[in-house]
Amino acid sequence: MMKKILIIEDDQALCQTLKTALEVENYKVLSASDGGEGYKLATQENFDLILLDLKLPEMDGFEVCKNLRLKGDRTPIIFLTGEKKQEIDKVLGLELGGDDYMIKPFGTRELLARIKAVLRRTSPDKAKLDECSFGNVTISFKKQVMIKKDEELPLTAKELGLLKLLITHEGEVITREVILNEVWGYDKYPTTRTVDTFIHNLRKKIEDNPSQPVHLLTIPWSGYKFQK
Amino acid sequence: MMKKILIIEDDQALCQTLKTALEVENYKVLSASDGGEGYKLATQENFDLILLDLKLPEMDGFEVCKNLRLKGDRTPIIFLTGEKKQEIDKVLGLELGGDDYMIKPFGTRELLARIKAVLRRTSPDKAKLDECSFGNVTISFKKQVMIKKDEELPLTAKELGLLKLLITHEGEVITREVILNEVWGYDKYPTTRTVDTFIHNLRKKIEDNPSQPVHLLTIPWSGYKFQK
DNA sequence: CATCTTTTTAACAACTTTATGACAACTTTT
DNA sequence: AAAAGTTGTCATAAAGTTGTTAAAAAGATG
Repeated sequence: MMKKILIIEDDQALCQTLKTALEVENYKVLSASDGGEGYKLATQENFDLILLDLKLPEMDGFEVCKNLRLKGDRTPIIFLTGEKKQEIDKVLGLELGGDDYMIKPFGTRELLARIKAVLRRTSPDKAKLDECSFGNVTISFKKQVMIKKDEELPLTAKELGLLKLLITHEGEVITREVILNEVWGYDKYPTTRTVDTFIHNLRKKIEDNPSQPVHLLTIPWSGYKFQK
Repeated sequence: MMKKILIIEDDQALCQTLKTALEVENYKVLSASDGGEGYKLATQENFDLILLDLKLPEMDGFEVCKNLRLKGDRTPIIFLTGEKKQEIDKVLGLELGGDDYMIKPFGTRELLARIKAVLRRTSPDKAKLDECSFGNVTISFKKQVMIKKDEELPLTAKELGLLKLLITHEGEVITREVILNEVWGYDKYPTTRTVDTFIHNLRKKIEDNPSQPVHLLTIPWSGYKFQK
């Protein structure tokens, strides 16, 4: 499901740049240019994340965050700040409940990575997938094992990550490049063949007949796809 | 579709290395060894990405980027720099509109991965067409299958590409040359007859009566056209 | 620091898709 | 209606990708 992000930032140029970058990444983005307006929007709609500038007209970032938390709103917040340590110490020290912060100027890539990281650890929808059964196996993501004939067999972290990605996109073809980006991360660069090896190992574990897979399917020239 | 990359880099050895590495990966590469020449090229042709060195004769990387952005050019840029944080912070000022950066010396594989990441999030060919129905079939591009009588039948990558091209230009005649360029890429040179074979195979799959096609029509001496 | 596990790479076999060629059927032009 | 060129059809060849295995590299564990 598409994630909703609220940007509260008075620098119009920066705000627009961020908005565009995020929309390209398939987030739904709303924005506000002062604290009051931002606070109002934040209380009206449910966002998955708020990007919050510290220096704002009307109501500054601290205030906005504090007020939201007082209302019991636990939406994750990434603070944007132009200043150095002083301000950051406040963010962290005052226990404002921010989830991360970025010091201006910052790179799009880094911001996107942090957003992804924050969403990953706060977003409910992927956390929901604790278990999944198909064929004669059950994968327990929480326990990091697969269960076959009442026996628990371990799966490695990467195997689990790959499986989770494919399972959460059941029926869809996922390219090796997307797999590398999502499972290995934006800053790791193994070969696409590494993915093949993992698929092979997973098949040995979860398929009844690994050489004629039923669940982990190859789509030649494209990628892989999971089918229950 | 083959992506075009412009390298603006005065170190001839590095430039050549990059060019070779990128060409191996099937990018079309042009290069310039000073800022002025690079800027000129960037404005003359449409690139999918620019690799831009910061230190350049004639016009430095900042200038090139700034001038392009002032002209409204939003081509993604990855900066190449030998300098440290200070410089990078400047580069990454979002106002400057750089999409990423690499600190020299860097690994080819890492650069390739970042290039792919940038292209993936900026490339417009993310055509939104996920599904399409006509006659008694449904094509799912996401799943790479066609659905006929509730059965999923696989389509190959090229078949899907060809179908997508024709479907997105519904009712228009597309020549074999255009098809080859769009689906195969302008560095591949199969015969135009290859296209005919693909049409033939597609007809067998999607037409009720393949020898009297209703959707994939031949326009003699011109090309093919899709009709719902 | 040595050992064990996981991850990554490399090499070659097996496989699927893609490309080509030959001939028949068809369209348009003369 | 015949000629010239185009397209349909099918079998086969070529190209490129993926499966599989084993060993090397990297990372964790004690």
